[in-house]
Amino acid sequence: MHPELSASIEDYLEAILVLSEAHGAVRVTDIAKKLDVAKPSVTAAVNTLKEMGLVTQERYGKVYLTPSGREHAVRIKRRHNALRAFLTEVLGVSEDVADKDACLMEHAISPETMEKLLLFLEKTLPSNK
Amino acid sequence: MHPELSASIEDYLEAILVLSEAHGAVRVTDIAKKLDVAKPSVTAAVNTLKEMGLVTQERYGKVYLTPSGREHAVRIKRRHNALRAFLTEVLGVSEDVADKDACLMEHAISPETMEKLLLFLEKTLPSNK
DNA sequence: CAATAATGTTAGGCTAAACAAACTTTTAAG
DNA sequence: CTTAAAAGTTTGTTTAGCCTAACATTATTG
Repeated sequence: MHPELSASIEDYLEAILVLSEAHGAVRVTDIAKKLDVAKPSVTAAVNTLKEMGLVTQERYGKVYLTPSGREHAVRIKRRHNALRAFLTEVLGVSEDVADKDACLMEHAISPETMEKLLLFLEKTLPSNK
Repeated sequence: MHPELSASIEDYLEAILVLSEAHGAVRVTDIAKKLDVAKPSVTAAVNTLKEMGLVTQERYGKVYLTPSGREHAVRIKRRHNALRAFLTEVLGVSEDVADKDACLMEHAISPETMEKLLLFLEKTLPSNK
């Protein structure tokens, strides 16, 4: 049923969410810049996301998350944030390295591990609501 | 100089180390079983590892780590073990999920994060020397 | 020691993901 | 409005990693 999102596709989806929070509509060029890939790579990824029903796009136009796409993206971003928080606030890893590592690790983490990590963070850093 | 090992190649290298500890010599078939891939995939990976000077192999024969290959493999396995220990002993993730997650995350972790994780584990679990 | 089983390799093909170059469409300026 | 720049797409390659089927080599065993 759910073809499982690849790490690459998850990165695109997350980038689209972040950019949409900053700018509203999301342009192919901005996604390319954010992920440091060429525009045709974005076009290809967006087409895949369209087929999966996770984004919509008018021809030659802006990209928008569908409700389902937003749900997925939010889940991915939560993983990213939890990992980054753990790396910076618990381990004391520097911001930029933490963000890079989180971005790579976020695709690997299972639901069980995610759940346990959130519990751990709540317990350890009650400051974060 | 160092072409950077891909996640896939790191998995092969680690598997070869683990199998060599258990059986001495390492057979293509055993690598295939361990990683759940077809034998030709192993042949291809082993060829890549040979080109990189990380393993040796006699035609149609066993695979051996070179000193450099062993070094790399040990470093990879250390990452894996540290991650698994963190997942099981700190977060309380179940053994098999922890192992699977560790196997995927181990390729993403930077030297800085690795170092900080080891410090954290020492502090938290002094039992493990 | 021959025949068969197990092991390893080659050949050929597929998919995902990236790129550059060239093209189309939209936007913005004059 | 027309044209130049910017944005987006198409086309055609490339690379890594995997697969199956067929073939070659080595090991086993009757």
